[in-house]
Amino acid sequence: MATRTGRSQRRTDALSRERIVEAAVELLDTSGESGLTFRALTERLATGPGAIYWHVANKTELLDAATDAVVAAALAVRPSESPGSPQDEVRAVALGLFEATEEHPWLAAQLATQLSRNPSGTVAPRIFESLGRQVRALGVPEGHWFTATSALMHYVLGAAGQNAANTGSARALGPGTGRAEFLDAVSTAWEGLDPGDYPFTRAVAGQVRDHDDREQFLAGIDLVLTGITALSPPREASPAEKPSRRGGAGRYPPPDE
Amino acid sequence: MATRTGRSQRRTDALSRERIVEAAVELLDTSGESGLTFRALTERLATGPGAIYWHVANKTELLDAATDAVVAAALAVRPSESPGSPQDEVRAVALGLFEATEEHPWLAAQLATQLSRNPSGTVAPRIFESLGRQVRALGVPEGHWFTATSALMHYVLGAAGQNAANTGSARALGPGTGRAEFLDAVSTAWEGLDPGDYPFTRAVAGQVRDHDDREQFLAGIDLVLTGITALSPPREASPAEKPSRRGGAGRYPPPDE
DNA sequence: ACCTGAACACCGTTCAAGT
DNA sequence: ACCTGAACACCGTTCAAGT
Repeated sequence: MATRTGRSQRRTDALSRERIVEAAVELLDTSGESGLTFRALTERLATGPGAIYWHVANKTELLDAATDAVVAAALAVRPSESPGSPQDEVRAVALGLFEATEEHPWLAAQLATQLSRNPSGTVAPRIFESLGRQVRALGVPEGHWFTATSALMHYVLGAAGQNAANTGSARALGPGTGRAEFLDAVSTAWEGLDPGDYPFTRAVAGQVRDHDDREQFLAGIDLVLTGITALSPPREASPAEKPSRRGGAGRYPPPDE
Repeated sequence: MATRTGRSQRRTDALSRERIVEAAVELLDTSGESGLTFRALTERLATGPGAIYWHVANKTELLDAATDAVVAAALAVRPSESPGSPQDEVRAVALGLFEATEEHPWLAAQLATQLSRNPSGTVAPRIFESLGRQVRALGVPEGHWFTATSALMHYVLGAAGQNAANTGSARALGPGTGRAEFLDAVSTAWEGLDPGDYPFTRAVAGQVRDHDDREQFLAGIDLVLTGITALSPPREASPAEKPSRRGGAGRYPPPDE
């Protein structure tokens, strides 16, 4: 029972912060956040804890580095290939993050904790920049850049979090058991809610069962994009119909600083 | 040094799950997630760990209960007073959650983790139901209920998470130090980013400094609401301008199950 | 039924000592 | 400069024993 488990052979190449972060991501992917311990890490890297602490200050920094690495990889997929419309670019960036949370179910919760720990870190600007460039390209007036980009980022983070939740739970149901079974379970659970307290949720339970996560996510993106486009001055479209929305007077002030 | 610390006098009333959850929330509020330990809990409640385990299965369940209690309280603020428009109701619900994450900075990250652990739990349906009823009231066609409500919920969760991040960090800067100092720090940090890598973020750094979180949050809500309203069949508004968006053919399929 | 509190396994972190 | 590994403080959880 004391034989080598996993790949704990003998280490040939030297230790490095990079290799440690890489191993941390692998551990997180395979056994979740509780699976990332210094014991498991030392075993996998065939060292002692002191060696790891030489390259990394503590576990928090290690988690942050793992999160940052995964986010950076997700945003770097397309160097500068596709020329598509700004809308398509937004969808591509968003989908990249969405798929990253699918591959790494621990990512979403970790993003939330990391942002609350260190919001001036590198991961928030990374996402913000990728989305913001497209907002600018959409022709949104500068006074609304921050609002529009924030809204996009918030939607993406929220939706990615929810998706990670579903992916993780679907896996927890057992290997091989697919998303279909999981969605079926949620749908059934929602159908079983109290009719007095949850009429709407019950009414919608059926749509849960056979929706496609990705389609759903992109539909939400389009919804936000529609709202963002409405921030732009009307080009040649219908100038009417706008004042029907409630008191838009002081809500979106023009940039005047 | 062995004198009673805090309120560890003698317990008069009996222990209960409710009292334990309440104490847990207080500990989380005052000292963050790492402050919630069974030792601190037993001291505050003047018992032993075994007593707590009689009422609560484990720490995970305790965290879930604390999260659920706080979310339920946030959504229950207005029993049925305000008659306002659906839009105003959405803003009220969203603001309730937003303020809850301000009061309880641990909430957002905890929500993410809990949803990923147990998405068929009670907290997701609670939020979903509150928002969904207003979506229905907005006249959104039934086939889009799930998409629209999900988008709202994702935005709210993402934005609340970001806000909790900011609130928490602002507090960490020191008691008394306000949001202004914190925003100034973030703004300065963004202005110091690499001009080649982060042109957009740098350009927007100024808007970070003097934005109002709540205004920003509500502006995002309105943006999503605009997108949602566009899902409704045009009442008497301009029927043109819609086919300009890309392949909307199969994107929002009508309900046909 | 409800509570006590010692005990256990495990975890993050440190540090004197090695090369 | 980089690594080893024993040791420490702390944490979640258990459980025989009490009332």
